[in-house]
Amino acid sequence: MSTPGRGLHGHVLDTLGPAITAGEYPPGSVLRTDELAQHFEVSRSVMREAVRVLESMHLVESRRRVGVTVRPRAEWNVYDPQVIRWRLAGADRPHQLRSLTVLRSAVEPVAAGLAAQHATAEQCAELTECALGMVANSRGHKLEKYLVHDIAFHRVVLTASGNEMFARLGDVVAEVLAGRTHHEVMFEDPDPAAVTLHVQVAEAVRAGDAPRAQELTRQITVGALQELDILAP
Amino acid sequence: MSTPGRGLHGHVLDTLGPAITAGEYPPGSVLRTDELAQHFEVSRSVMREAVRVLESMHLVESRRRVGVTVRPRAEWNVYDPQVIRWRLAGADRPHQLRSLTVLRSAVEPVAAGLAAQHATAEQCAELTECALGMVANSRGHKLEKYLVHDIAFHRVVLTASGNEMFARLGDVVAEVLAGRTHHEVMFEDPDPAAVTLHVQVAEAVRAGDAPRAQELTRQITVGALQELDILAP
DNA sequence: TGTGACGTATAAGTCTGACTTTTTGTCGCT
DNA sequence: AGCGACAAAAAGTCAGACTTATACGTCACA
Repeated sequence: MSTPGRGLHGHVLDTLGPAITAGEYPPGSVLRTDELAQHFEVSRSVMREAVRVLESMHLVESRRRVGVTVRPRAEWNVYDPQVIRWRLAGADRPHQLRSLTVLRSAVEPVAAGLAAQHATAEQCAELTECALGMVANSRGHKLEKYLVHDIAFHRVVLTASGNEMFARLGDVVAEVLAGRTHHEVMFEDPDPAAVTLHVQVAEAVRAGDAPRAQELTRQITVGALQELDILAP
Repeated sequence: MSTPGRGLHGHVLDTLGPAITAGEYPPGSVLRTDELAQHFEVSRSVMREAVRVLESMHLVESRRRVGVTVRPRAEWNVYDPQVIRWRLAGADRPHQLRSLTVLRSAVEPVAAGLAAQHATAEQCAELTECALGMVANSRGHKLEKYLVHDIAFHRVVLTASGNEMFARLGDVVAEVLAGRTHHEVMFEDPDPAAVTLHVQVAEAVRAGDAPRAQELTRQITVGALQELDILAP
């Protein structure tokens, strides 16, 4: 995904990042640059660059005479796409998936409402195209093709909202949707009601009906929450 | 704020980061590590570490034989607290403030609803304490003291939601509230209606009334949107 | 026994210079 | 015009020496 292992320090990060986010080194653990450099068989300069990156993600803190200490989870930059990927690939994947789905339930309805106000004609066309693609692949175990259109749909909505903060959540939503299809219970064809909702959202956005787009999207996210048993009924 | 200039590479970032996020180097601009190192009067190793950090924020991309190129805004990690601070300190502060306020309007109501379900007794107490502090400083141009309690209030709500993604937005909200008080139109005492809403939110959370907490918080964020003339009435 | 000043060991931080690798642009040949 | 080889440019990597901050232990003194 994205840009894996571009350079030695990238390879180090691909190993150290997942290890830290997986809790392999508990908070407060102390690492030493020199030892890490030896362990990964890279020079200290490369190791230092890797540590700097981890530091910018607030995963670790580097202090003189002490070493590189792992910070508590509460301080991590959990919105960093890299951190999200590492965590989704690790042990607390379920927990991370829940957190992100709740975030979706907050953001996507509002984004859809804004999209109804700001979407360009091109974006509206793209949206209906995605919705049609979902319908076309909603039966007959064509989950992979369905997923592609589902991801594209939500990405367009978030982008069309015109808010850059929302737009940047496109990748996150993509990860969540992909995770749901690939690792969670998703053997059967998708819920027909959900498919219909997506079509209706596309319609509402095209019609410029913000409240309706918001409410319909809210129902979609409620479905996502229920799938993970998050919603207290 | 937070950890300024810890080390030489930190000082470089404090200058380069704001410059890039301010659009001083337009997307596609090419920088060269050696030149930058000379310009900042640091060694190449230090400069390289700084570039690595900028790269992890997706502000720049480093490629062999070409140099360090500035990426388009759409690819920046806009949720990185450091990036947010840089942008808030720079030219597109108003734009950033709007984006973040819209994000708040999506997240905070949902967070308040969850807080009503999950807040501990201690958090409820803290919340009412903050609300009382806001009331106590709502008249007589005690804006600074009011701000402190306002920030604390929203931080507690986000934390009490039990969702780590929401919790990590505490700093962002703090920046937005501080920015509103310090740089925007906020000469007079705060809107009494807003103060009342905060008190009522504290009550609703304590009572475990999620829908009410959510609706009241929605009204607070609507007020914030109106202050920035975002809401189309 | 407690407390403060002092010294020392430690690990990060910094700098320098040489070397390697990848990529791009160009030049010349067909 | 197209293609391949060559050369230059910039990042990437490494090794070693030196600097600096600071946690911790020690020792003297109260």
